[in-house]
Amino acid sequence: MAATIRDVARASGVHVSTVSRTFSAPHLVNSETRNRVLAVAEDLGYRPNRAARALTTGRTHNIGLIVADISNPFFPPLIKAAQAHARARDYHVFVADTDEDPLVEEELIHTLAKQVDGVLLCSPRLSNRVIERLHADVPFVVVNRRVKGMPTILMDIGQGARLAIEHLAGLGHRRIALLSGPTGSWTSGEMCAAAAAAEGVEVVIMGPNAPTERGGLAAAAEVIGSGVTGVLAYNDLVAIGLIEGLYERGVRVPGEISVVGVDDIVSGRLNRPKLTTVAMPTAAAGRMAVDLLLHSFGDGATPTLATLETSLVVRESTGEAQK
Amino acid sequence: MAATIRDVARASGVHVSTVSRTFSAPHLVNSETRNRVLAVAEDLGYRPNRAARALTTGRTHNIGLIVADISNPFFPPLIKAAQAHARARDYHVFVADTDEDPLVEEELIHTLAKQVDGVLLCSPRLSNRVIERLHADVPFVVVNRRVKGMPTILMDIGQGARLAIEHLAGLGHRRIALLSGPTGSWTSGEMCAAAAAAEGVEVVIMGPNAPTERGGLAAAAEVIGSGVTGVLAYNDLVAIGLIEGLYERGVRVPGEISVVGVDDIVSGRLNRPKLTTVAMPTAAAGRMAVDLLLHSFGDGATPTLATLETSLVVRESTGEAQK
DNA sequence: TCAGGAACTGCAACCGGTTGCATGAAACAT
DNA sequence: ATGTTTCATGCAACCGGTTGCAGTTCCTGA
Repeated sequence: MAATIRDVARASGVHVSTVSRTFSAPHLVNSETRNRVLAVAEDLGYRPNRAARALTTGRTHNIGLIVADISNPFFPPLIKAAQAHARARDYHVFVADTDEDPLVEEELIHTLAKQVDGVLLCSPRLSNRVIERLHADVPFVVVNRRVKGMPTILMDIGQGARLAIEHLAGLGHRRIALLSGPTGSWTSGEMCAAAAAAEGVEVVIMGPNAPTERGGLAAAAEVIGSGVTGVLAYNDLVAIGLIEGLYERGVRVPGEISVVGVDDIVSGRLNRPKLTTVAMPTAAAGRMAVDLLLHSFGDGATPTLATLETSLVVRESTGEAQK
Repeated sequence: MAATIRDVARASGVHVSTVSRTFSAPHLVNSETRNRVLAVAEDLGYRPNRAARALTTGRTHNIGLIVADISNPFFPPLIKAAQAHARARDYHVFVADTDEDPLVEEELIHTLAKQVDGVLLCSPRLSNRVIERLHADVPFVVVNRRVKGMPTILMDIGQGARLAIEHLAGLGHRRIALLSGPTGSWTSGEMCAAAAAAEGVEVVIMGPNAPTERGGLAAAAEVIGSGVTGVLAYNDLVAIGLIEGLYERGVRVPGEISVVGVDDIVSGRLNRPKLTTVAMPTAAAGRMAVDLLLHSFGDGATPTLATLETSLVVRESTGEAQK
């Protein structure tokens, strides 16, 4: 049906190897011949078969992108950026969702390993031990998790958490809560570390919480009971859920309790009150992760670490602490 | 490096074809032999190479999923469901984003065509003519667009729009606005058709609007100027943006103007006022689209049309019309 | 004038599976 | 005992490219 390299060879009177080189090593073929071959190929609508190419070269020109939950609004901008960036470099992206389940994540890596040249692991829930073991099968770039000797993109959430805590402290809050995220989340760990190191404020850690608005909703009662006046939530969804839960119980934000989220998702910007939040450079992280992965194919694996800055976006969900 | 079919054959003392059949046609091989081969394969960590298999069978076991904008919260639940459903059937999914650009969409289909067994086209911006032409290259299932002779999943937005309009009419609104979506959007066309057919209410159509909250924000002035008391927006993002724009101009929702969205995205549920909206069965659509596509591989292309019902979710952004 | 390259191109093996056909052995019918 | 199936497996060509090697032609410089 579709034209193959042999059809093109026949129609342009050269050997298949010449056609092959026309596409994969143009400088090795005479420009006159090359143009003729290209014209014929164009005419026949020939496109190289990537599966066949993959077979001999061992390079599929595909990459895998594994996230915990596509529906979590934190990920789509990252996926979108990574996918566009990869495509511009002639790579296609398999996107897979683990449903926050480490076992699914591991199985996914296995089945994907043979089909891709490398995998972008975003906010993995797997332990470092397992990740290191799987690394033998396929190159990784890890996003939002520190794994020894592996190319890594980090969004500096520790710094973001410090910014958020200082912001609250500056508004006079003396006792604040940290709503931590899922066990196994590096992000959550970093936030807890930042909280523990905070000076001049008492930070009580609550959790783990599901990284969804339900998780935030469910935490409302405990937050009220704890007597804090400020909250740093694991992410914006949790923050929004929490605000909802507080409203239901008649507690006003930011009047009585101030809330800071993390991620700067669209919903937060549209929420009322508009969410004060730690903005994460997700699109940049997606692009950089692709770059790092493709780069790691080239030379002999230079593990690199890139840390991207986060920033605090002050909107309406935080205010002066109540006397 | 990785074990191949020949390694397994050698180690288990049979010919490669027997190993091949063990995996792709188990009933053709003696159960004793089969078990031995399976044991050896397990031992060597053998996994069939899909690229090689694709080369001979012509089936890649991959499908493409093309959406206009991954960041649009309407799509992630669909992507998530489709991806999970496909994986359970041993298919992997390439996700690609066209940035709402028909040209990118066309190019994407071309480059993907050779790499996948079929493509899920979600809310395409391409004209039917072009889609029909491209259909020669690769099987499609089209979601949210009616294309003659092609397997199609429709979410009945016409019915949803009628429900929304009746809801507004029931609340006493006599003059309402329809904020239409991008040119080329089938959904938008259906909504306009439903609006034109509405009885007992006057519907003025405004647009096209960008399918984002910016689009809604930008439409606020015109909505106020038009003297309508109710609005049906192209989607929830537009609705939320519009509400924001109305607030900025001192117009209250639902006090002075009622607003209905479409999609039932999370942000709408979390918005204040909570959005009244037409809920779309996105996850079901994703699963069904995968089923239809895989089914179409089997027999001789039975174009099927599935229409999924939509429903109106009444929340807080709609109320009695002002006298 | 001739050795030594450089520039092109053809040849053929190979990547890792699949599959139609042939072979041989065992099971069955007559 | 002989002919016919059925079952299990081996053989080898093939899918559509890539690539090391070798051969040819032509150019260069001594």
